[in-house]
Amino acid sequence: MKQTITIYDIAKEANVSVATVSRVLNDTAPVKRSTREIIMAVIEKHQFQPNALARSLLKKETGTIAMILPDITNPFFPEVFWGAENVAREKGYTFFLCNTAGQYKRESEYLGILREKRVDGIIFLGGRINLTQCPPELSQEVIELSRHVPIVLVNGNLPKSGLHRIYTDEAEGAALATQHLLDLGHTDIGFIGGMEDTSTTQVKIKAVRGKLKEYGLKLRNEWLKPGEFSVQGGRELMNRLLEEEHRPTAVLCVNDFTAIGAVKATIEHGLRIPEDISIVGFDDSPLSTAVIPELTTVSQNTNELGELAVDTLHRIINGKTPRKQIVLKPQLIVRKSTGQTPISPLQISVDS
Amino acid sequence: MKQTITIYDIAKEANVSVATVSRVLNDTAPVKRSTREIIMAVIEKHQFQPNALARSLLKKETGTIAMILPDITNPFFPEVFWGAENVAREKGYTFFLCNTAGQYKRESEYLGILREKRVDGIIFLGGRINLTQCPPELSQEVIELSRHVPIVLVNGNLPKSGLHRIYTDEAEGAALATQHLLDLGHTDIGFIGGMEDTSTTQVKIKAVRGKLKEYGLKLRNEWLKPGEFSVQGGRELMNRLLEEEHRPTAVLCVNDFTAIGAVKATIEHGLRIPEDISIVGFDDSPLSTAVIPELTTVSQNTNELGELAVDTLHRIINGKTPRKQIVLKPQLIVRKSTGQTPISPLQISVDS
DNA sequence: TTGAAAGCGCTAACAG
DNA sequence: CTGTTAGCGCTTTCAA
Repeated sequence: MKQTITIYDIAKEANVSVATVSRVLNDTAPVKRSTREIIMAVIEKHQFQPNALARSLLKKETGTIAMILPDITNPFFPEVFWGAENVAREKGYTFFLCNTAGQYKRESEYLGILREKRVDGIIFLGGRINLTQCPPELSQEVIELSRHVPIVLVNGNLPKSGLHRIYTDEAEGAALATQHLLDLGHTDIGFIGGMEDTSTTQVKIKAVRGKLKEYGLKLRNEWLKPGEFSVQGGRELMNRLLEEEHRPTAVLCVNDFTAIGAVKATIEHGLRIPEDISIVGFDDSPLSTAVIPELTTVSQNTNELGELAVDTLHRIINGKTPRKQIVLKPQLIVRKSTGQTPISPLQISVDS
Repeated sequence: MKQTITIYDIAKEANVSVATVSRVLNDTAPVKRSTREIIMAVIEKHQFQPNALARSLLKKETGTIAMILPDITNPFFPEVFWGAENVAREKGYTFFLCNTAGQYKRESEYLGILREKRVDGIIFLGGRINLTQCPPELSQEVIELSRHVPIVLVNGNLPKSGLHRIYTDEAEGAALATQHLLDLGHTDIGFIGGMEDTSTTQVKIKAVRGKLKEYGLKLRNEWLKPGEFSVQGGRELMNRLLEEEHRPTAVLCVNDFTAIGAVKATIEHGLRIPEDISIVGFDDSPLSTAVIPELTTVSQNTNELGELAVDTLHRIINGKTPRKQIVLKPQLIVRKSTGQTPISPLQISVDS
């Protein structure tokens, strides 16, 4: 690698002091036009790029923020990242991306590294902030760090942490979806997918229960099958659901991945969607229009989650006091995977 | 934010010099056990984390690498990132992720920023390195930068740049896929998707042509429809293809996105897959098993691309001389979207 | 084993 | 308008 040149080299060649070079570099004080031009020429000639490390060391800001997330391979996260990156770039930040594969140990490692690297802020998604019961040490670690660097939690929480949060009202989303099925005449409704110790799963289940209760219905135990968030998971869960003696006429899924798995299982069972069974996803990821039938799902405004997270971070960094919590309203997106109630299999068996 | 504490504070409190603190921090020289313990205690007490900026400034290495890519939302890239990140972490690097939305200007901006931030290496995917004709200024910019920081190109090239490259043999992949269709008895084969000025598209088209030629066949112009890389693009292209007077019995797609679009269009036309039309994707992204029917596709070993890229970078950084080019062999993954030739629509119309 | 001191490359008073 | 100089927080000789 070529030896890198410094502000001193430029100063010497332009016959000025480093201060003056710094001034033209940052446009931080008036410089005589002629000397400025000389300096610019020298800079241009050598393709000089100031060393951001040196500057950051002094300024105590790095123009760098980080996103910690569990699985960049899950399409939900790239969408959030996309939104975040767009506004970050506008504001002059570059992004560290920290993929934790859902391991808390990796989260901790990254937390340490990011602190050392003096990032200006951290956006945290998934993992420990999504647990219904986050172990105190894990929680404490984040809270402690937040005393040194601004942190915002996206779609998650750390009880009593007082950290800034941006999240979708998932309860409302689940309620919306349930209402939709109810409106279509469904009364036999199931729920599948999602790890059980995860708040995103529990919140949805609770909301579904609540909505059903309004109608004097309940979520039967055999029709409640948490598990994972993956396509394969959804498929297996749905298979098990379809092998129950009585089947629901509609099922809500914890996310689009699971819903797609459910669609596959349903079709493999020779059933039609939505004629025999209605299926609802969650997230409105790009996948939801990639399958046949296109998924009825709940939109999370994923990009916006990212945008708002960066925006909030930016405000904190600049000493403002943005809202502690921003909650986004989800939206029901009705597509082709839901329809009117068929004659309930339950009824059939009752009748016969 | 709490005031951050430095190595001086530690030194003072432990009654030693900063040099000694540095020594225990880096285990870079023997330190008497007792003093080490005192120092460790003070460090622990204050949760002290050394400032990586200061260290990097001195050491001329940041433990940071960057990945520049066009669209993190396209599932191919997260897969590469996943592989890359895994080995990067092992080797102690953290990742900047630079999403360029396919804009060359953003690529240039990032190139500048990364140089300023003194990343230890850069992995470049898509965008300008994927053009059949990369404008010299764009190419030059990368080559110039590569004199200051190691760069490896993944699935792309910059003619005469002599840069390190890791890539899949896409020609072979396309040939494999074509052979597969030929073996199933197809002779009427089309190709859709991919921007025309893009090497990934041209390479595949050329390979398909070559393979067909071996069999005395040719790729008809009406059946060659480049365009975009998206689901929607694939759908429109396929629609147009299906409205041709004569239809192919099989179509190759530039990637899985396009293939999924093609599947949708086909089904919307009331045709069955693979009974009426066979469809082949490319990439073997997670999507390919999410659709019905599951896609026959060409696997690119996406994770491995990322792993090898980091590995290569790491070697360069450490003064070794890794291979200039590593080419990965693609693999045909036969699933449900391809089957025996139907009675060719062409034949029908000829017969009748 | 330990400390003193000289930077790494840049910015920001403070003088002039 | 411009130059001098003192750091930012750390590592690394060189001496002791």
